[in-house]
Amino acid sequence: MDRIPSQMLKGILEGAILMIMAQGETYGYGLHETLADLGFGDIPEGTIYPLLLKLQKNGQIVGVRHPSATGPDRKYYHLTPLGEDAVTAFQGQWQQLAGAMTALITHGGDHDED
Amino acid sequence: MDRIPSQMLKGILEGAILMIMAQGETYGYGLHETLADLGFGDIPEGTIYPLLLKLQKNGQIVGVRHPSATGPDRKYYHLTPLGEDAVTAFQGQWQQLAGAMTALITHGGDHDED
DNA sequence: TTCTGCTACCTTGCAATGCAAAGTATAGAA
DNA sequence: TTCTATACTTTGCATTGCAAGGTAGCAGAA
Repeated sequence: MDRIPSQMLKGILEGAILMIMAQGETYGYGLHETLADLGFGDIPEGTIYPLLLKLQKNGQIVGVRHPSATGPDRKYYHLTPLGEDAVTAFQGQWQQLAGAMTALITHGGDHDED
Repeated sequence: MDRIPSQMLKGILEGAILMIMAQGETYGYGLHETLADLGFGDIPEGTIYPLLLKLQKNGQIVGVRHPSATGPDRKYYHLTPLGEDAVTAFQGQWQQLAGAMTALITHGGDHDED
């Protein structure tokens, strides 16, 4: 599967990760797989971890280390109320963007000429 | 209408503008209005003009000045074959992104854990 | 004429963010 | 041991939206 261009993911990945967390606690390395399953492509760790640190610093998520049965400890993150607000805001913004794009795509064929 | 966050527009505006041009020749100042009509919000000129110069430099669009009946000259741009290829590529990328987001939104709470 | 406002284009420099690259560490298999 | 997969972290760069400021043409009002 082709990767979505990085410039196109800017500002969207952050919201996508918050939405994934809204559906259940997760950890950095696991996000990599979840994002790929959803169709976002192979998002590198150099993208995911700094983003998680930023979200935590912003008070939108909280992380706790837990041991894993199969390897090193995992740092599980879950949303704070602030993070839940961010999810709501992001969903609205996404819908506005998707709506504008739909208008642009749909409109193809029936534009007026002067 | 709220503005879509600038980070969320990165890489999308460029494609959107190419798509608008695929539907008919246009000029910088007019794009401002077209984008607003489509729902992209109030995209400032400091965004639009540098982007047009970049697209022209990349050989994806070509611009020609024409006098306007109501004010200063306008610089009308139209797609080159390279620009048409870019539109096709962008549409595929957008559909992948939109598909991934739809999967994320639809899928509410049913991803697997290990 | 001069002033005001709309149209129309251009440039500089900054802020945000995805990511390549490199490093560290744990656990199990070869 | 060595290798592989898992798991987290950091540094520095490239890209791009945009605020801010500038230039200029045209029309109507004063």
